[in-house]
Amino acid sequence: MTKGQAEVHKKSAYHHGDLRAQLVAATRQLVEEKGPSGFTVAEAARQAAVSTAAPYRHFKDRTALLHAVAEDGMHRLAASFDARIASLPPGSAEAITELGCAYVDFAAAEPGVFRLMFAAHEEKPDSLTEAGMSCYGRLLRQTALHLGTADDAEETTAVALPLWMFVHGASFLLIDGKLSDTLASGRLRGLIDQSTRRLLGG
Amino acid sequence: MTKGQAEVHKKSAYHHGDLRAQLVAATRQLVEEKGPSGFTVAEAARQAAVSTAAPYRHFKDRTALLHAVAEDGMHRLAASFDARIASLPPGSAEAITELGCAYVDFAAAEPGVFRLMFAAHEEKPDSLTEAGMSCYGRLLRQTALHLGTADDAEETTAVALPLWMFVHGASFLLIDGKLSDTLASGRLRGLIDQSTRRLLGG
DNA sequence: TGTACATCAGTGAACGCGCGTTCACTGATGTAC
DNA sequence: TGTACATCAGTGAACGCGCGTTCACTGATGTAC
Repeated sequence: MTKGQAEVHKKSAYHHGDLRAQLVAATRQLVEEKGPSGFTVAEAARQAAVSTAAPYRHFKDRTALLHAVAEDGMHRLAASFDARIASLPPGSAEAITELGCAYVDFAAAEPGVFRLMFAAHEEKPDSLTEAGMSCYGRLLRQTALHLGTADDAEETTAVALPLWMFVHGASFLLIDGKLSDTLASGRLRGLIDQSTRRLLGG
Repeated sequence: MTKGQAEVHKKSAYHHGDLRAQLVAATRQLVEEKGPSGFTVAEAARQAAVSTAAPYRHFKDRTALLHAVAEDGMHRLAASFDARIASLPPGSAEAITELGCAYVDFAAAEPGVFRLMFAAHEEKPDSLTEAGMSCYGRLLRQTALHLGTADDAEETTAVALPLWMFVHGASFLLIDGKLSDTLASGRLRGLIDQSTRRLLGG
C-alpha cells in the first residue's frame, strides 16, 4: 500500500524507493544497446530520471553496477537451465542438448549481458564467481548423471568442459555475426544436438 | 641504403618514412594492453612519437586503424595454420587437431588482437572479411579431405562449423580466465585432441 | 500522540580528464623540363 | 646539372564533448522516548 502510493506519486516523491533496481534495469538495457564498454553511469542515471550522482548511493562505482547486472544474468541463466530440463530425463543426451540450447538462446537474446557475464573481470566479487559456478555446476551434474560418474570426477570434467567450450564458441560466433554467411538460421539447433552427442562420447 | 639512413636519422627526419607500419605495431601493442575498446588513437600517436593528428594521414579514423590490425592478425593466423600442418598428412585428424591448437595458441598469445579479429564489426572492409574467410577455408579444406567430401558440401560445413565453435569457445574461456580453476594448464591440448576426434564423427 | 533527532537517499554544481577529429600551416621530397 | 613546382607527410593548436567521481547540501523517513 505504502509502496503503491510511492509508485503513484513517483514524480513528486523525493525518495525514489526503487532506484537500485531501476539502475540495474537501465544498465541492462544500455549494455545491450552499446555493449559493456559503451555503458555509462551518467546515462543510466538519466534513464532513471535521477541526478548523475545518485547511483553512487547504491553502487561503489561503475564496475559495481556492471557486476550487479552480470550476476543477475547468471541467476537468470541458471533458472533457465532448470526450467528447460525440468521435464526431461536427468542425465539424458536430450537434457544436455537442452542446456546447450538454453545457453545459446540466452546469448542470442541478451548478447550484451552475455558478454559481460563471461568477460574477464579483474577483482570480481565472490558472489559473481559463485553464480557462474552454479551454472557450470548444472552442466556438471547432468554430465555426471549421463556418464554415471561423480560430479567432481576428472572424467566428468573432461566431458563437461568440451561441451561448455562448444556452446560458448557457438554463442560468440552467433552474436558476433560469424554464422550468418555459413549457417541457415534454423540449423543451429541440429548442430548443437549432433555435437553434444558426439562430445558425450560416441 | 636510403632507408637505412632514414632509420639512423629517425629523430631529425621530418618525414617518418615508416609511420603507417609503426602505427599498426603500436595499435597492436595497445590493443593487447588495454583491449580493443581501451585503445586510443592519441596513445598510438604518442608511442610513434608523432603528433596526434598524424595518424589521420594514413587512416580514415580510429576504426580503420583497428581494422588494419585485425586484418594483419588474420593473415598471421592463416600463416600459422599453414606452418603447423605443413608436415602432417592432409586431412588427418592430427592435422585438424593441429589447426585447433594453432587457433587457441594464437588467442592465448594475443588475446587482444584475437578479440578484435572476431568481434562484431559494423561495416567491416571486404579485405578483412576475406582474410577471415581464408582462415576458415583452411579448416574447411582439411575437413573435406578428412571426410572425402567437397569443400562446399553441406556435410563438410556440418562438421567444420562445430570444430570451429569448439576451439573458438575454448579460446575465449581460456583468455577470459574461466579455465584456470577447472583445468590444469597442460591438459588443454589433450581436450582439444579428444574433442576434435569426436566432432569428426566417432 | 507528539516530538527530537539520526540517518537515509537524493540534488546540483563542479573538478579534472582525455578523447577524436579538424584546421591552416610548413618542411621535405620527387619530378618535369 | 639545376631549378620550379606540385605533392606528400608531418605539426601544433584548438574544438566540442561527455565522462567518472566528489562535495557540501537538503528533504524525507523512521525511531526512541
